[in-house]
Amino acid sequence: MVFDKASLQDVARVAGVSTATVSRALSKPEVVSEITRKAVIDAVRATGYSVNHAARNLRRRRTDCIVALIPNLANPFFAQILFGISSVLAPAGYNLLISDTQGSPDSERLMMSYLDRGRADGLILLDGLIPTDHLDDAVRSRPLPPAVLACEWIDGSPLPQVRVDNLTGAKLAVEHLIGLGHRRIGHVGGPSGNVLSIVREAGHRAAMTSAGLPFDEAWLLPGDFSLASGAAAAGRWLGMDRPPTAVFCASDTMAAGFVAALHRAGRDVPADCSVVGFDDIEVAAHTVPALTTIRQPRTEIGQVAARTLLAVIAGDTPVSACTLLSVELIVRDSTAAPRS
Amino acid sequence: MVFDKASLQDVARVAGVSTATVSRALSKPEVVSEITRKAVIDAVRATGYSVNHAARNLRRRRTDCIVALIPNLANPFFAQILFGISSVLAPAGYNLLISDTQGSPDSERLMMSYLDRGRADGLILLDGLIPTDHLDDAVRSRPLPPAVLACEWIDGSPLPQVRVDNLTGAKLAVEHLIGLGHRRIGHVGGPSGNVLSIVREAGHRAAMTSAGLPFDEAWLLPGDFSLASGAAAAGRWLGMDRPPTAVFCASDTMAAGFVAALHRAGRDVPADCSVVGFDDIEVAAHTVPALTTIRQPRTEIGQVAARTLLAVIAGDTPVSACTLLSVELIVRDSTAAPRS
DNA sequence: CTGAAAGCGCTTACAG
DNA sequence: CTGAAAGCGCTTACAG
Repeated sequence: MVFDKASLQDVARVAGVSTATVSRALSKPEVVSEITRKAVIDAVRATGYSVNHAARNLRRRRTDCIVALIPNLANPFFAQILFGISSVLAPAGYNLLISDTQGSPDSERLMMSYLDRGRADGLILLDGLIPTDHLDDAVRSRPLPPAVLACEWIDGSPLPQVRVDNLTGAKLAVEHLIGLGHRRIGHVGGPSGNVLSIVREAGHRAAMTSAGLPFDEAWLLPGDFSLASGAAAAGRWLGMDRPPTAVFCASDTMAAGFVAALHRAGRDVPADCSVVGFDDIEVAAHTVPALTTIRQPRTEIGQVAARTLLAVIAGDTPVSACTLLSVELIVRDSTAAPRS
Repeated sequence: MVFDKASLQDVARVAGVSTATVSRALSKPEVVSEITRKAVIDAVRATGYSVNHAARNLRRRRTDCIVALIPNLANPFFAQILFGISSVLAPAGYNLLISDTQGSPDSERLMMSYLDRGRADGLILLDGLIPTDHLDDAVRSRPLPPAVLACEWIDGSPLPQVRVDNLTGAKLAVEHLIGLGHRRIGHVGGPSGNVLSIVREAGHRAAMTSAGLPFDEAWLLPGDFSLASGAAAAGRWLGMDRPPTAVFCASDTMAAGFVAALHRAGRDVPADCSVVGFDDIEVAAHTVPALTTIRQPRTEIGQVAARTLLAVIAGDTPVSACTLLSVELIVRDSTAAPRS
C-alpha cells in the first residue's frame, strides 16, 4: 500500500545515486552509464515513481500545456478541430486544456489569464470575438504571446492564422446554384458581426454580381449558426410572397435546421427550394436529403493550427504566417435546377 | 514593455511588504490591514503581476486541474457533457483538461499517468473501456483515486458513477413501438462489449419478452454508434426477406444514419419502418423526419459528475455513490403504427 | 497584522 | 559519467 507517491529523492535513495543522476537517467538516458541507468529504472519500478509535473514545470519555466479557447464546446464543428489539435499536441508531449468562452464578454480576460506563466505555453484561439484592442494591448505590453488564430480571425491581428478561404467557399456555393439555373438565391447568415458571417455573405453577393444577378435584401435571412436559427429562417422563407428558389446557408447546422423545418411545413428540398450549407460536418452526408455543402478540412485545420503554434513556440516561424486551406464543393441531394 | 512577468517578489518590493503579506493579501484579503491590502493591490496593478500556477500548485500539492477522459472528442454526444462539466468546474476554480482516449489500447495507462501528482486532482471517466483489473490494481496499490465514472461504467468498479437508467430507457423505446402495434422490432446495437450496448439490447429483449413477443436473432443489426454503422444497418434491413416493421437504434447517431440510408433507397420512415433512437442529441429534433428518441440529460450528467468529483475530492462523499438520472421518451415523427 | 524561513519536487549549470 | 548546490515562485506554519 503506497500512501504517498514516491519522489525523485526516494528513487535516488533506492538506486543509491543522487537525484541529479536520476533526473538525467530519466530525461537523457544516453548520458548516464549503462549500469546506473539500470539501477535507476529498477528503483523507479520499485517505488512506483512518476514525475511531479508542477515541480518540473516550475523549474523548467514551461507548462507543456496548450490552451484552446473555443466559443462553444457543444458545437460539433469544433469537436473535430479539437481532435485534430489534440492529435498533434499529444505526440509532441503537450497537454490540451480546453476552455469554453461561451459567449463570455470576458473572453479576452480569460485569454490573458491563460497566458499566465505557469498555466500554458501557448494558445489556440477559435473565437474571433476577442476584441482587437485588448489583443493589441497585450501585444504592446509584452512580447507577442505564442498564439494562433484558427477558423475565425481578428482583423488587423498580427497573430498567425490558419483557416479556410471563406470568400471562395461562399462563391463556390452560390455559383453552383447559379449554374443550376437559380437566379433568386437567399442567404441565411451567421451571427452578425462575426467575421465568418461577413465574409460568407460578401462571397454570396460577389458571386451574384459577377453573374449579373441582383440581390434582393429581403433574401437576407438572419441566423446564428444554430439549428434553431436555421429553422427560424425557414419560417421567414415560408412567409415570403415570392421566396427565393434556393438558399445558401452560412453553416451546415443552419442548413439542416432549414431543411427540416421546410419539410415539416410540407415543402420539399430541393424541389421547392435548393439548399447549400457550409462546413461539411459529418451529418451533412446523412441528412434527408443529403446536404450539398462546402467542405472545410476540420481535422487538418486543427493539425495545422497546432503545428503552427509549436513552430511559434520553438521560435522558428514568422509569427504572422497565414495558412489558407482550400475548400471544396460537395454536391449531394439538396440542390437541383429550379422548378420552371 | 514588460519582458518578463512580475513575481510575488516584485510585487512585495513595490508594495514595501514581504512576499508572505502579498500572498495573504491576495488569497485571504480579510486577514491583512486595509492599508496593506491597498498597497498590494496597487503594486499588483503596477507590476502586472499574475500568479504562477506551477509554483502555487507545487507548494499547495494540488493542481486545480480535473482531467476528463473521453472516447471520442468528435462525437457531439460528449461535447454537451463536457460543457456541463466545465460549467461547474470553472466557477469552482478548476481547469478542465480534456483527453481523447481515441480507442487507445493504452487508455488505462493514460489514466494512471493523469493521476500523477502535479497533473490532475481528479478524473472524470467517460470511457467504460478501461479494463477492470487495471483499475483494481490502482485501487489496491494506493488510496482510491479521486475519479468518477460518467455515462459508461465499469462492472465491479468501486468508483462513484453518474449516468442514466439505460435499461429503462431501452424498454421505454421498445414499449412505445409495441404500443404502436409493432411486433417485429429490430435492434441496431452499439459496439460489442460496450456496457451501454449490452444493457440497451437487454432492455430491448426484456420489453419484448414482457409483451410476450419473440425476438428473432436476425433482427439484431450490428453497429458502433456511428452514422456510417447506422447506414450499414439500413443496408442489411433492405436485404431482409421480411424485415422488422420497426427498429430501435442504440444511439441517435445510428438512427440518423439508418433513416437517411433508408430514404436514399426510396423507403419512407415511418411508413416503411418506424425508428427510435437514444440520447436525444440536438439534431434529433431536426432530422427528417424528426426522431423519436430517449432523452439523456447530457448537460446535467456532466454537471452532476463534476459535482460528485468535487465532493469526493473534498472528502465528503461516500465514494461509491451511484447517481441514476432519469430518461424520457420523446415522441416525434419517426414512429407510427405499422402498415397493416 | 506581519515577516523570516522553510520547503513543495524537480532540473541544470558547475565542478570534478 | 556523477554529485553538491542553487533556484524555479509560491504558501504556510511559526514567531513576534
